[in-house]
Amino acid sequence: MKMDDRKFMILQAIIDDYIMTAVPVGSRTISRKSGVGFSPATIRNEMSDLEELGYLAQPHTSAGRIPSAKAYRLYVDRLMKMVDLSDEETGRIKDHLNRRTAQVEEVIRQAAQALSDVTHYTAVVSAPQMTDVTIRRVQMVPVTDTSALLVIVTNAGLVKERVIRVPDGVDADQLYALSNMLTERLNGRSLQDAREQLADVTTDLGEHRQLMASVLGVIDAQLGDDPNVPLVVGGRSNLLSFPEYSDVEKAKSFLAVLESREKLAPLLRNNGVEFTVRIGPENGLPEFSDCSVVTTTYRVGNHTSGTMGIIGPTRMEYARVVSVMNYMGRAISDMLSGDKE
Amino acid sequence: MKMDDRKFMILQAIIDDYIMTAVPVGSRTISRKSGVGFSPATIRNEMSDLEELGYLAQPHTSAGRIPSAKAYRLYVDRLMKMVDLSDEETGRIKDHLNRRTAQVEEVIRQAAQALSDVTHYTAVVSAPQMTDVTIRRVQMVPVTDTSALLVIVTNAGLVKERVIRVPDGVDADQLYALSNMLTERLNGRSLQDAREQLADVTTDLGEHRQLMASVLGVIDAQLGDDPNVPLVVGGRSNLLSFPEYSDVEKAKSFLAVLESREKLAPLLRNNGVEFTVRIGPENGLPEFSDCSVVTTTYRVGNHTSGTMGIIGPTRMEYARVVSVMNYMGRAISDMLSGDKE
DNA sequence: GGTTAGCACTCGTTCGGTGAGAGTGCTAAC
DNA sequence: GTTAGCACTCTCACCGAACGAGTGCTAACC
Repeated sequence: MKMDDRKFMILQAIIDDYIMTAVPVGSRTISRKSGVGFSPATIRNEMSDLEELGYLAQPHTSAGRIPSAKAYRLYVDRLMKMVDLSDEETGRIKDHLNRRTAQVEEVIRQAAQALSDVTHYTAVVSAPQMTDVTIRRVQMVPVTDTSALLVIVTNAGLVKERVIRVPDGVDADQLYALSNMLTERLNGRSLQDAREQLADVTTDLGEHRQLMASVLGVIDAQLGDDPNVPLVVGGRSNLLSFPEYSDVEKAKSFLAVLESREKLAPLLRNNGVEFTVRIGPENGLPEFSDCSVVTTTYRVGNHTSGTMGIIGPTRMEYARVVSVMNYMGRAISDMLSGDKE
Repeated sequence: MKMDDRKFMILQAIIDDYIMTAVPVGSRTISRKSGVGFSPATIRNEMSDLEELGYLAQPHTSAGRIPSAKAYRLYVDRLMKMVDLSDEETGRIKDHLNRRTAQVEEVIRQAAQALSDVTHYTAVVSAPQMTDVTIRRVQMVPVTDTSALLVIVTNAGLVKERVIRVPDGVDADQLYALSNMLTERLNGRSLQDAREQLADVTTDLGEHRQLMASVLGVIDAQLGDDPNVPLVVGGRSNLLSFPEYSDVEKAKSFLAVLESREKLAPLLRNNGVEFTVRIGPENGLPEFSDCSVVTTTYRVGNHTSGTMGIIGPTRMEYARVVSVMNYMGRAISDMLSGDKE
């Protein structure tokens, strides 16, 4: 048996209906739709075929049918049409973003808020990764006798600050001199380069070896696909409005995942691809076996830098979500890259 | 009618039982408890009195009784006994905190995690406020042509960084010179003092007025009981384990509050008092009318600086929570104040 | 007079049964 | 190939009965 146009059409109709209602859809419902010129009986035959092909499933004998993960896959790959965002939607997004802020963290937070607000799903946004950027300046600001704030400024205008330990007896002037030395040597270099360069420098500077090791540690943390990239989550409670989460147990395990950076991070991985859509079991976590995750990347300067994702039920409005993400990806890239070098 | 010792004792027994089970407690249950030498009938008479006094309520005629908010109030004020934490509990807390980190944000996050983990309730911790501290150093690090990172270091070892706009044409050397000038003038001053001092300076420096205004803005934001103090929440999903949240609607509105900084912040206000316990309606939010919130403060250096709170059902284990908070408040104060200055 | 056993009463919960409704699969006719 | 008709299945909502937990009252007891 093979898929033909009519089967595609019926499948699409079923998915569209199920996405909106979350109720198993029966042959009569489809037959009644405008544009479908067939009786329920005919539809039933086709549905039976579609079930055999693995696109539909029946919760129980006398219920309608629901799309399988395979059906959503097909839908996303072939049937889905991009939609235009309404003015109201783009307006809502802009409302969230329009506050002038130079703080990266704040932009990320606003993005998560906007995404969850517009889609009514849950949004996760990762802070920009420092990959593919070059260093522009390194500066240490003394904090206490034994600690300093290490600030690394990159060409993309990103800033990374971290408090590091400083050995006793290194005073402010020395830190400033060291900062200048570091800036001079590392300016224009990528993090990888900087890492190697710094390893060399370290052997030169016997007395400041310990300090340089701290700096190196911070750079390393950035390089190694930093497991601590801040993740901002928005709209945690949104999914609870959907009938699939009327079961508190499910809701709880869903929320528990959102609290765990370790579990959440892999969901956002997308290898720099423009869009990823992971449907149900595809995303690995058993807790998310009836969730789908749509991710996209954003750029800072010319390089892909961070990821954002929408988490919703498998029957999510993929078309709309993809459109929203597309819009948002560009908006954030613009905000973070805007008038910086 | 007046409260007597026996009534207190019975009330305490009822509350203790209800806290553990969440099930309306009947006369027989109390009578069976060791230490209570009365028959169910006697207990019933007393319970009837306690109901008349407003300490107990009956969900329906043939159910047991549940404590009212007034009863919990009495319990917290008079009946509750501090408990000692078990080794296992202090161990769990230490596990969360023992990683050496100099990053304030990270300490706060760990604290929230530890609190929620040990109590099984939801925890909120506010980042340290910069009140009552003096400035030790001010430094601007250039980021792009039009922005710089403003770093303010205080005597308590707290660091505040924020990206500010810089007028075109101010180069790195000038920023450094200005930083030194600012440090010199503001060193040792409180934020209030600094604010005034800076207002004076601004009029002197015509050409850098705009820049100084930005600096002033950052200080102002700290002074005005900053509405943007980061709040870290831990154990969001914990409360969903309790039967009072088996209703998804309730769970949802609860979680929605946790997502709103504006609603959450007032719950943490406690005017520097050592402990606050707000029971049910006392905390103002209708969404939290069957939650209780226990807060305490922590110090950085010698000054109260931040707040942490535990949110749980009204029938929370107040005694244990207060003990945990007490322990944690000191632990965090130590971590944040430790060997600085 | 406080305490308690006994008992009738109330009310929520559980469980089996029933009927309505939705939807299917099959068959036979178009 | 399409469709009307029909028997069949399964869920869900509803109903009433049995059950049990707990109360309030009364009368007896120490």
